[in-house]
Amino acid sequence: MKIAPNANAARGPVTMHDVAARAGVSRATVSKYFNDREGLKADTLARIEQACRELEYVPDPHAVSLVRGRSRMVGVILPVVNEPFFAEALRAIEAKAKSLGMDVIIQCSYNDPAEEAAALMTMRSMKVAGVILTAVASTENRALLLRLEQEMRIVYLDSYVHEDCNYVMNDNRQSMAMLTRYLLGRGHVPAFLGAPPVAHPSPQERLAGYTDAMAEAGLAPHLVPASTQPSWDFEAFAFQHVLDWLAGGAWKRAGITALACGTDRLAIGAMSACRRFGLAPGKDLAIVGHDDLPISAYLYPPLTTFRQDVAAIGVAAMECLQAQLDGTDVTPFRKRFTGGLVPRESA
Amino acid sequence: MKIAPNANAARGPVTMHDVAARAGVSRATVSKYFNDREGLKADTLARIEQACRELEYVPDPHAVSLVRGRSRMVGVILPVVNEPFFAEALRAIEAKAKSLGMDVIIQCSYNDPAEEAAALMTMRSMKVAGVILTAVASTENRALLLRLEQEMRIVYLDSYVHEDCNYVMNDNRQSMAMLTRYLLGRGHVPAFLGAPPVAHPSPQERLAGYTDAMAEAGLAPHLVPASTQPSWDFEAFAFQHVLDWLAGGAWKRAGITALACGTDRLAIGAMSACRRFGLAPGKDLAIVGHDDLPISAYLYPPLTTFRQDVAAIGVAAMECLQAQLDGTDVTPFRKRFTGGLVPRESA
DNA sequence: TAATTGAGGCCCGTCTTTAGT
DNA sequence: CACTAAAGACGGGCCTCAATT
Repeated sequence: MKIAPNANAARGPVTMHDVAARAGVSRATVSKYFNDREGLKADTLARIEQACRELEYVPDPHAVSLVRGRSRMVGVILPVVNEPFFAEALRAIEAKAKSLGMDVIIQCSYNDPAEEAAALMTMRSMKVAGVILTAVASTENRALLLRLEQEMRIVYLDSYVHEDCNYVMNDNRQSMAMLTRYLLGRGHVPAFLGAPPVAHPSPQERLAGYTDAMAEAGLAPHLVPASTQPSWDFEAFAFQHVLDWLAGGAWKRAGITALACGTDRLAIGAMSACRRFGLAPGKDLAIVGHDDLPISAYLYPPLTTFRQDVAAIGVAAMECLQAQLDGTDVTPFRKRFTGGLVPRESA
Repeated sequence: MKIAPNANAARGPVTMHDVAARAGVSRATVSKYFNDREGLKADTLARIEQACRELEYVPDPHAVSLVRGRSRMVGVILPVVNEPFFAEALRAIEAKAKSLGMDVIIQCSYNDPAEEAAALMTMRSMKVAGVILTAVASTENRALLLRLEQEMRIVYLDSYVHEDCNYVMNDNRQSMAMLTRYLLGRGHVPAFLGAPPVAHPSPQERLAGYTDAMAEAGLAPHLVPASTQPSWDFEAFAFQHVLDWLAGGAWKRAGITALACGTDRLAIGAMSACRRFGLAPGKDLAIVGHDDLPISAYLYPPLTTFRQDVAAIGVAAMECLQAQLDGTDVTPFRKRFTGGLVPRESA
């Protein structure tokens, strides 16, 4: 066997060629070492292993992806990444991906269909092992998504586009109903403030949960009027609308004594608006949030909220991807998570 | 010119071969189209462009990376991603990368040298265009980093490992001194609570800034005693230590009337501890934070803090990478950013 | 001769087929 | 005829160099 010295040896990275030469075997054998070790003599195995260690050899992922037509990367497309929910989901996804030997490539859509489409096409060209996607609220990419689902695995996180897709999310209807019932049970008459339309369908589901619980109690829902302008500045959004709402006075006539907010960030803005209006949040007006941010327990007053298991949701998304990587398991993977109510002083 | 139909045409992705066939040119010409268009007839150009559009062709990034020995990916290694500062930095990096046609691959080190080393080796094998790294506090990987800096571009974000490396960060010493002087100027005698040792050197710099300002005023620094256990639960960390500190009483004897916290999250925990102890934060004890989180303006009391320009820091990191991608510009890129004090009611 | 385009090797692995023992 | 290992054809581009007009 004649293995010419690799021209790159001096300058470039170590290649399989180098390892083969050092171990005194062919590239094919080294390749076997990294894939199916069965049928390799212990002696050969050991020599290759040593050569790899000595040369600090790592297979070139691009070459592997090229020949395999699939990479070990997972594409994650989120509306934003600097939002507590998505940041935590990403953390969980990254951790799980690492444990599966996969790498995460992240893109933000900013809730823009065009950005989402571009990100999806990038992921496709990258031949990712799968995509974890929080779909934008618009239905503009529906057709594209249906097409892409044919050729690559897509898991929807905190969103979905049709009944048969894979999705992983909190049971928002149930959780918001639970919060609302909690308020009702304590003798309150709660109003509801939903998030700006930068997501789908979570906000709608939470609204439905609130409405459900109100209906159970024989009460008509009372919604804080709010703009439909997309915005990620939840605190400002809540502050402004709650202040206007309080000033309007309709809440008083309706006998409202509590405010259920679609997220903790909204609740924080709402509490601030209360104080500005001269009311003591948690006392003059009970307030609950949803999500249980790390800071929520330290607010004044500490925020009653619902803790959704974001990490579990992220991990499940990765597991869904993995489940259908090797095998041809195409069973739709749909998972609803639940969390728990965290009673604190704000309600 | 004879171009056989691509066997993959039916099943696999569209390749350059397909485009060439459709446009009636050779692969080489299509390749030129994507790289150096100079020297291509307008006619040829148009035919290729049309073929690309019709076939929805996108060059396979893995094939390109393989032959070029460099990918268009940027590796980002952060301690965590679900922390406001890093989440926002990542957002800015991702946005800037997108505008440069690059993709972001993210890894978390959890402040663990081993994880950091593994992430770096992954980035190296991926032949990333560059790495944006928030180095762990430990110096364990110093040698590895020095070695890797030889073969790939590394920009340190909110950290650095030696004087000659590229780094981008807030001028923490200056900003914390500014906050401290602000308190002093209002007649306060401030103590200081630093973050747990999960970063370097920001917390140390902030402490130094505090000490500087105190020295200017002829005062001895007064530090809230705190554990050196690494932790990302800043609120709990602050709550516990501030409560103990208040209970200890030394602060009273020292005439302390204010508390400067290394981050807003610490300030939130500190305010909570104050209330638990029976003091009104912002009234009985002035409190300032650092970072200006989106929620900080809506807290009670609204938090006086320092707004660091995280987005600018992230963008600068990407620009540093880009600056030395094509050219062989190896001028060290060191940038200190500054922000502004945001006075609110907590102090 | 200058301006364009084509041919074919190569990057670094994988995988099927063929050759040794 | 078992086992192992080597040979060599790809995969999808880029790039140098030669060919064509």
